[in-house]
Amino acid sequence: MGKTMSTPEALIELLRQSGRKMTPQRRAIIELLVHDTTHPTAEEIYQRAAAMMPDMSRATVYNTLHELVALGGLVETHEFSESGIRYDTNLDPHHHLFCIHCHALVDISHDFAEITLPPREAAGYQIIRHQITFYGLCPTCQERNKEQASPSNT
Amino acid sequence: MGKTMSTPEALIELLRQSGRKMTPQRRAIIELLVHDTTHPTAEEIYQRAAAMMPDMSRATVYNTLHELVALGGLVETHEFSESGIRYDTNLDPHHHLFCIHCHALVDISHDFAEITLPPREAAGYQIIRHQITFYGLCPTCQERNKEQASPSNT
DNA sequence: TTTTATTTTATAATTATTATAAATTAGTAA
DNA sequence: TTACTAATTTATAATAATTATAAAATAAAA
Repeated sequence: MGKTMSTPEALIELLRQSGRKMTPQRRAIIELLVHDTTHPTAEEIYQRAAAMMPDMSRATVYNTLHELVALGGLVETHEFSESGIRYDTNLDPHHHLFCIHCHALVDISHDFAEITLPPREAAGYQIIRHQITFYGLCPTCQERNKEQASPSNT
Repeated sequence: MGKTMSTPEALIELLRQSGRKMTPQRRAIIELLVHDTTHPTAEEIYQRAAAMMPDMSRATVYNTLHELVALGGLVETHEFSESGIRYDTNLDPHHHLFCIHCHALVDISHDFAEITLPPREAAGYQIIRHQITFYGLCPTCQERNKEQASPSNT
């Protein structure tokens, strides 16, 4: 029920325990990841990291992200409406709110009533978890829609 | 509540009404889309179309899919766990069941109890719809998991 | 039919991601 | 501290998915 955000320490510990070395690059990527709630893409993480460490390379960003995801549990990926693969360090079971216009993505930690898939619908699948995505317009995009009133635009 | 699958006729009509021409290529892509419940990717649609019309080009498949999606309502896209962009002609509001191992995707038309996002969680968003995704293992992948018992595999 | 704008095709360009191999470095132990 | 070694990083090339371009083909209307 409480917020269980990944801390930099937890992620660093995860890497250590799997016998990996700690590097300034990995530390920077982890810091960025944990403090960014916008669910950035790999490219966005690379841009922000490169701004601070000029010779950071894309390969390092991709490698580190893959390792963190593969090590399990602490970082996961999401992908909505062709907005690219996005990284998330929110460990709480949580849901999403996605702006169909600007692709902003917000975490929803609200605890909804239990949802169970009736066995006859489950097609023999073993269900592990579920996730609700709300689609809508963020405040900014609602404004923009009002301004260009005519609904018959391309 | 009833099943509202897109028919080829509805999609053809949609193109006609927007002033587009009907071509054998478009007709073939539409037929494939409507009769395929596996939520194929653009590449899969291209492969199947090319098997019947040898000089079908990828550009035509991409163009046609984009048009159908842009014309609204009748075709939509989904994307889960880096399995690529997948096309869907199921018009019913519906949910999904996704195999985390083989990426099979099944539609769930079950009507769940109403889910509403409390305003204080909605961050000013205007909610348009929501979609539940169940993650699990399909029957085939459950079997495969049992066989290779040891859980410490790469 | 003829006409014309749309569509298709083939191809090139772009973008995102992955692979490779040489240079660098973290962690360990002398 | 210094030296050692395997892991990591970097730069670059390769691959895959998608988009752009422009010439050739064609559907729909006259």
